Amino acid sequence: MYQAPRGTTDILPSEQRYWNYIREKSAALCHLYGYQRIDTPVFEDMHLFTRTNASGTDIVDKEMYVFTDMGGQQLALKAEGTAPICRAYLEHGFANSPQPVRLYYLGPTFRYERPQAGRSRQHHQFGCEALGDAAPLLDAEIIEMAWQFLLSLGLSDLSLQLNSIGCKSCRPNYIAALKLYYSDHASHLCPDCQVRMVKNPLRLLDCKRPACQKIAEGAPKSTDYLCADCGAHFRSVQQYLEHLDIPFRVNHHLVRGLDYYTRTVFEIQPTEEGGQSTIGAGGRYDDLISQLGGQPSPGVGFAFGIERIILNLQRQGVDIPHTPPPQVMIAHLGQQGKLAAITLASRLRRTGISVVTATGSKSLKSQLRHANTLMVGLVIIIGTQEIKDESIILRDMRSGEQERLPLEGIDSALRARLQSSKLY
RNA sequence: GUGAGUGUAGCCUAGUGGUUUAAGGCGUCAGGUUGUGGCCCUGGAGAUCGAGGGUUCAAAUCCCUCCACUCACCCCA
Repeated sequence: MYQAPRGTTDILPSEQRYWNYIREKSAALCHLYGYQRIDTPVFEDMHLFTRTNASGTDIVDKEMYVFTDMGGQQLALKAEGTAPICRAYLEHGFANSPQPVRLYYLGPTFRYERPQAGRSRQHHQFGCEALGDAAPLLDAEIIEMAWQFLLSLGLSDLSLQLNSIGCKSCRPNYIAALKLYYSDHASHLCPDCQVRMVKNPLRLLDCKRPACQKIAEGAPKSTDYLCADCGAHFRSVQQYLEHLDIPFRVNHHLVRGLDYYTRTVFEIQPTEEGGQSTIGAGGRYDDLISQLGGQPSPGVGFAFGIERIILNLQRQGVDIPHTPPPQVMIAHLGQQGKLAAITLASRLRRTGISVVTATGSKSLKSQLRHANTLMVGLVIIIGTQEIKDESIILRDMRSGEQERLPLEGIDSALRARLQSSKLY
């Protein structure tokens, strides 16, 4: 037997309501904020990812799905959403549109990782990006959007953490200070942190081990090393968020995994701690587009993991609308009845009523049983008697009442009934 | 990539070497008189006991390998 490849999963009909819910809420949110949808390919030139994330990030070093196509091109499945958006921004000359360009996306992302709850090899991200404008107002807008998105989904008990990691002119000073500090503590660091010292010093700050955390507590803070511009930017972002009543906490240990971030970084997670707890995160990336060979253009954005959102919706018991069943089922008896049923079904569908028909030559009993399990509200019954006098029987499955109605004009009768009883 | 746990029909579970030709519940399908659902009753279908190999007279049950899932680390959304 075949099974879905490791770390991938089928999204079954019974789970689709979560996905519809999130798609609808995200589209509504983006409409409110004036963000337009963009879809980029599931695979890209491999170098799009390797050039924009210096080595040191696992996503590029060991988690990418890389393959060579039959023309010899080195391609990679989309490992991350922002770089492709920036590529599209350059490729389609978005720099010539009014800035900022506000875009959003929702689609699959691929990383070769060891699967566990909230982490799979194919997962889905919803993200927003505001490109071409460095105003701190946009940082605040993006963060507000991220926050409002989760509220609109009905999630609660969330914490928003904020930090600034400076820009290419001030960050080197900070990293030097960090390295200096850590060099005094090197012997007390865990093996992972020993590696981080050389490869990715910022990550020293968010090591989970208690011993390392203790050391991190005394570490220099990035916000103390910001240049004048970065400092002013960070203060503005915080002021805007305060004005907007977005509850945030500055976390000096917050750094992001992707190397292209500058200045603002943020993360949202449930206050209830769990394994893979971060459900959304983002930040500013003012150097990314120039790294791709374009005119320097700033950007800021966020991404949410849809599977992680669903996990939290389920944990918090948020009420998600069920996908509605068909409005009407047509049960039929006899060969003539079957013909009449598919004819009527087709006619009703053309008027916008959703209809399923029974198949085969089943007993009326089993057809009604089926209607019951499908939770269909109305059943039309067509038998030999009904064909004879050109009528149908309409049964309301909630009340159990039924009546004989003329076949003529049945669609308007149905529509009236569907409206009055609010049956799906 | 590292460490630990789990794997019996679509789902949940019983069975931990010998009346097991693997049991029960949910679900599914069909019946309970002639054309009527939800409750109840009866019955049917559905499992090479995750896969492969080994030990044994005998394996779902013990051993090995692989696969998958779960948890933690790592990493990240």
